[in-house]
Amino acid sequence: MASNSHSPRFVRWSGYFAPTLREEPGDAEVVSHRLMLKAGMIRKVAAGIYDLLPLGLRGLRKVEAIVREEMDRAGAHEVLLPMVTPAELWQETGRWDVYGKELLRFQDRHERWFCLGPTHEEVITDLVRREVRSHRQLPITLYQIQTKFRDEVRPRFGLMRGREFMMKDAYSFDRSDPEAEATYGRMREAYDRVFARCGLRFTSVEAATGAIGGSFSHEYMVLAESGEDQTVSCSKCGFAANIEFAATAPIPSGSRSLQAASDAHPGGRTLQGTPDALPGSRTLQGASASSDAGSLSAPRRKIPRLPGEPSPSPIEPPAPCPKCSAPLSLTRGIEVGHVFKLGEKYSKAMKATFLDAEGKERTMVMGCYGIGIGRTFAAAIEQGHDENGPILPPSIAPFHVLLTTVAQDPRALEAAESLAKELNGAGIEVLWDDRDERAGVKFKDGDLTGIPVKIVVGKRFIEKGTIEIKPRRDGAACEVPPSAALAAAHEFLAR
RNA sequence: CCGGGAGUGGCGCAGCCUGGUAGCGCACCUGCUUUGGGAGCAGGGGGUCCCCGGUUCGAAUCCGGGCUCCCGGACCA
Repeated sequence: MASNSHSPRFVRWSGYFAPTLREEPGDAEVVSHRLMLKAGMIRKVAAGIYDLLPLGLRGLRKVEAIVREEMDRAGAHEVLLPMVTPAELWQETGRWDVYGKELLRFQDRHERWFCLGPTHEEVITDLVRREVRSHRQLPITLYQIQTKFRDEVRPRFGLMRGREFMMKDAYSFDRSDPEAEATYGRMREAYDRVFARCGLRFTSVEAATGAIGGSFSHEYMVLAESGEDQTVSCSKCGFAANIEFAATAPIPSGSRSLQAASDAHPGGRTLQGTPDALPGSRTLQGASASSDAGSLSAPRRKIPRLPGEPSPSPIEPPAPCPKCSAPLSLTRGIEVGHVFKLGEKYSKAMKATFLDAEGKERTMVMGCYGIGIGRTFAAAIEQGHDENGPILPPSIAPFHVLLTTVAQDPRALEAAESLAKELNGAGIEVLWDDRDERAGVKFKDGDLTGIPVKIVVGKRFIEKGTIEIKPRRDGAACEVPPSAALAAAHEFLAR
């Protein structure tokens, strides 16, 4: 499990800042939004703009840490680019005029135009073109984890679709097309690892790229009923695609186009095709579809049909899989990640070139790769919750163990504290609810944290010297002496 | 941006139609009782009723304009 060395690993609830709500928040429909408000993880500041409170921030930091580790493992290097970016860079690629109102623009005191960065192709390309001259400095992949701003017409669903949001965006620069595709493949493997480590059931699907010709992309979807996107998937061969893409993909000739579309993209192999390297017991369903890091907070893309093509009808399960003819199933998903092969779109416009071994000037081949950090955390709640609150995977829960003392008896408190310290020494992060509250209040609040393992020190400890330990997910408690708690906690966390 | 809904103590809401002392639950403070799934009783504090203007003896309530927020949709290279 990933943990941040800079966040406290043992926190007492008394004195902590986790203002839970007793009543249902009035203006939240979606589960993750409602529960995050109720748990005191977030508070709204304006439409699509939120405060992240300690519990919520810890969750996001966990996701962030996993993303960072996997990016580093894939050979990418972390940078931090400015959030405020000058108009000139955007004018170079024409996006200053094209982007529209989503790009929040403003002037500084000298009346120079700037915007809040919604994505950073221009900024990163500017950096790289100035510093990279030789083929010997390539390939290189840079990434950052940063707050982005997109002035969405209608933000909604809390962290799932905000205007300000935390995003990891990576950009690769390669010397050739094949090299760029290899990088793309490595990024896809990193993405598979990230979402698997986050404990999510997900799928990746192919997408057509619309206006950006010659390129391709994949989007990563967390499977959840509340998802805005629909995908079709085949449980037999692992094929998967965004339903809109599946229904509208161009048909080269006879065969219904899914297969052709899928095969046409080198990055499009399914996870079953890359059985290596993925830890954990995730349920993956395949590979599928969409656009650059820029579209992360903008799911649902309509892919234009070719002229003269018959009007497509959506693929309704149980349609046969275009690859293996097994029945397709329909799932809903939340787009949490996007990888996109950009080609030369930005490098050409901004003259990001290098000299190859023959001394010839060539244009860099780019890719970009986004992950919505907050959205991933919210998606985990969409996927894991019950009527009492979130049920989070250990890897991204704000703490690993919630220790609740129900009796304010000095012996119980003492036992709890030494237990907390023992767990802590073993690398387990503990939130100890030491508040002088009624048991009911503590249990209700405790469930709202989403922490996967619960330990109760109370009446039975006073009577029999035992404590209760149980997983948040299914309430089956076991009663053990405190000396057995560490082993039990490890066991539950490993499930 | 189109359509629908809503702004009233910190939170959730009623009151508005039919103008006349601003209410309820939760939270908060005090006391007593209680103590394993959001306790009970008693007492208490807390309000520019979103804003501006109009009608009226009198506006939370009626009228006009504006702002903000939520939901559905469109949009989201």
